[in-house]
Amino acid sequence: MARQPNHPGRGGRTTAVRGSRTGRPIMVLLDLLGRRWTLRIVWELRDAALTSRALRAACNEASPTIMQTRLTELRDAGFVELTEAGYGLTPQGRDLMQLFMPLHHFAERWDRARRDAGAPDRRKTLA
Amino acid sequence: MARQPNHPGRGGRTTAVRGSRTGRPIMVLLDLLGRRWTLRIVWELRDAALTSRALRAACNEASPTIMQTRLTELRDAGFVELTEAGYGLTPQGRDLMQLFMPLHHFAERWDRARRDAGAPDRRKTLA
DNA sequence: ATACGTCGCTACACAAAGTGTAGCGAAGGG
DNA sequence: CCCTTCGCTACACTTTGTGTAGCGACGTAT
Repeated sequence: MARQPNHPGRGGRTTAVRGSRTGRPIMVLLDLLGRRWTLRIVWELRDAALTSRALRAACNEASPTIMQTRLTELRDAGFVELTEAGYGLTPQGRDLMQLFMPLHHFAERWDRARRDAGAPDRRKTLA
Repeated sequence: MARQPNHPGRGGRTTAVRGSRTGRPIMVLLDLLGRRWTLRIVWELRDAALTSRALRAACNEASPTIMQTRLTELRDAGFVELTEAGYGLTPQGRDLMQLFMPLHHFAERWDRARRDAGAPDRRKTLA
């Protein structure tokens, strides 16, 4: 692991905010986390560092292009770092992950509710 | 409020999973929440129902096309409903929101850390 | 009743984001 | 030296999101 990367020098702040242009931290965060694969990546790193390729495999073989983009964003955000062991969560990344842990149980409950509610026909009738 | 919608009958399950094809609830959820504007919409509805137009305004005037798409997905998922008062969170949506509340404080802390770390030059040197 | 204003929602041409395949240079191991 | 794996990039293609306009269905007031 830990080969030197070959991109010589960029380090430019690329992570503008896109969706929410207010700059309020919560909006920036919601925007960052609301990009494709971001939540998933953090999730997959929850209890071990992974090599870029292993991570990609864990994420249904998502495009290396987008994986790399997301990883760069997450690194810039300070949630992920590249170490000898591969990509892993920073302490701050682990803090974030803590917040998302309950989501697992929630997802199970949600799925059950969803299943026996069975396509509740969302169309508004209201009458 | 509460005009009858004009789409006569669809109600088809549109919300396939896209990113993660495993079908595991957590993956489905992460995928759903990882679509553009989804987290933001839930966030903006956190303490009051909003009309579609007000919600759109709250979300930086995002495209009505995508707002409608996301709202349909969120309705199908059982997190959002359309009531007399406009779009609001369902009980299940509020449950989800509960999990995201700490994110607010986290975002503030994160922003501070981020600010005085100041673009830590993510490029791997490791040596 | 007819002219507003707003509701939820749709159409459509354009731009941006993500996909998939191939492959790079750099390191390690035989 | 060859072979493998690493992190990462190029590029043509598809999908997703944007921006503007506008629909029909109400309410409300003129």
